[in-house]
Amino acid sequence: MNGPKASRVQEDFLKATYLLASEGEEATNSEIAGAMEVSPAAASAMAKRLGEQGLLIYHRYQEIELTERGRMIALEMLRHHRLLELFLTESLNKPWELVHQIADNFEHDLDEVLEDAIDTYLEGPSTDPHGDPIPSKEGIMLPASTNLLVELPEGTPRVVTRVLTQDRELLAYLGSISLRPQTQVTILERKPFNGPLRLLLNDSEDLISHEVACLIVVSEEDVA
Amino acid sequence: MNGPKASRVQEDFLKATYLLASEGEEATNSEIAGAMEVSPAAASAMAKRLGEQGLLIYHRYQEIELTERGRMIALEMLRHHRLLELFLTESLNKPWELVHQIADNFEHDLDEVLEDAIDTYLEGPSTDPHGDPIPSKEGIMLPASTNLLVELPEGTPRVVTRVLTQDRELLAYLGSISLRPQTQVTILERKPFNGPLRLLLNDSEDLISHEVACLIVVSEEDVA
DNA sequence: TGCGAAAGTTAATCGACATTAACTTATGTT
DNA sequence: AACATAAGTTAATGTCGATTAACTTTCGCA
Repeated sequence: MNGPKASRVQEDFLKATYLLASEGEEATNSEIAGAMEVSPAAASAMAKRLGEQGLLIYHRYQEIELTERGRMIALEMLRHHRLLELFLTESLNKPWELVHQIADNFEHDLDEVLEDAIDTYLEGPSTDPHGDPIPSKEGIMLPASTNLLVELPEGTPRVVTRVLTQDRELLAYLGSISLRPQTQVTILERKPFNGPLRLLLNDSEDLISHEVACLIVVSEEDVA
Repeated sequence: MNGPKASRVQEDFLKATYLLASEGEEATNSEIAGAMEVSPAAASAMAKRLGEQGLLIYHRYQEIELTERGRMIALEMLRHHRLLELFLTESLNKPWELVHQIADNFEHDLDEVLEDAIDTYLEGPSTDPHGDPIPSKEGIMLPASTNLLVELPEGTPRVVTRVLTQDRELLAYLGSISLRPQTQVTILERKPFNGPLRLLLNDSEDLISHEVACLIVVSEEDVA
């Protein structure tokens, strides 16, 4: 029943497909090819192969959907990835803008014993450094809030819970102004026409663009 | 000058070649093929390619010798490997018989920033959990002693410095009787005809075979 | 010194993953 | 409803790393 074992590239494909679907995007061929930085032709070929292995449902010209088995592999990679990210920031003090790339390299080779050891070391964490939820070993991922900072009324204190980017430069900057999970945030002032926002971050003030505010998820209540 | 960047398989080949040479074995085609668990034909082909890339000196039917560049890559892999092994035992309490395999997977992807972070975390270690020396970043590896336990006279207290095997079962057993680096050892009695040895290990007694005693390196002096 | 076994190489082939180029299907106007 | 364009697929091809089978070289030894 279970094929041999997915290759790295296959695991990447399944993960990319899962992420696109879970972000509300359509898991189309070109989206997946874009996410994997390969040609559409390569993605087509891979979809065909994975379809034959029963890891996804593939009909020419149609959207791709993961099977149960395919989704479990995707979630396992995501779990590895996010556990590694957190381990790297927590245990080795790596800045959060670097851990994504590193975790991408290691996620495929993380055997179960080491995975468990890291999980234990981190005391069964539920989110990674960016606030993204870590799937359980059973493949259950808690739904993440989508309460965006950009929609928060002025003067309402909240806590940052998630940052929706993996852009290195941007993450480095956001880290430098403490715009990251756990930080308390209040909008002091919002300029019109999608103008910048003046924020209170813990105890210091800063300005961010509307665009950046669209990437920040905050808690529903005052305290997370 | 420096080619693109060696692939995993190429890095493995260079590492295997280096290790064979440093163990006094000849770095012949079949030895390398054996170490990499591929056919001799595959090793031949790889030797040819690596020769063209200037990573080793290759003449048909002759022993293989690494160039400066090839040796640096091998040493980098070895450094990665041993740092990872130590990190896994020290930071994540993984038993020493498991870390070799895990490190083999990760050594190729360990980027320099993470390598440095681990090195710093471990305070610039000089040996891995098996007592094997860790090459410096500059590619310098201290020569390891070859003072075998099997040749130690009775009643002479020494310290275990190195264990020359990567066999999982054996390492697990040796660990269980504390026959590992740092442990104090004295031969209480040696049976003739390559018979077993009765040992004092720290404060407990145990018996080991002649064969096993050939794998244990001890310090030159009483205290390491 | 010459022969047979061991070691090494070459050739043919395969599978996985990538590419570009050319073709096909789907889609959204008007 | 027709057609231009976007999206997707197929075909031809290349590279890397592996295999088996057949051939060649080396080397130990009688």
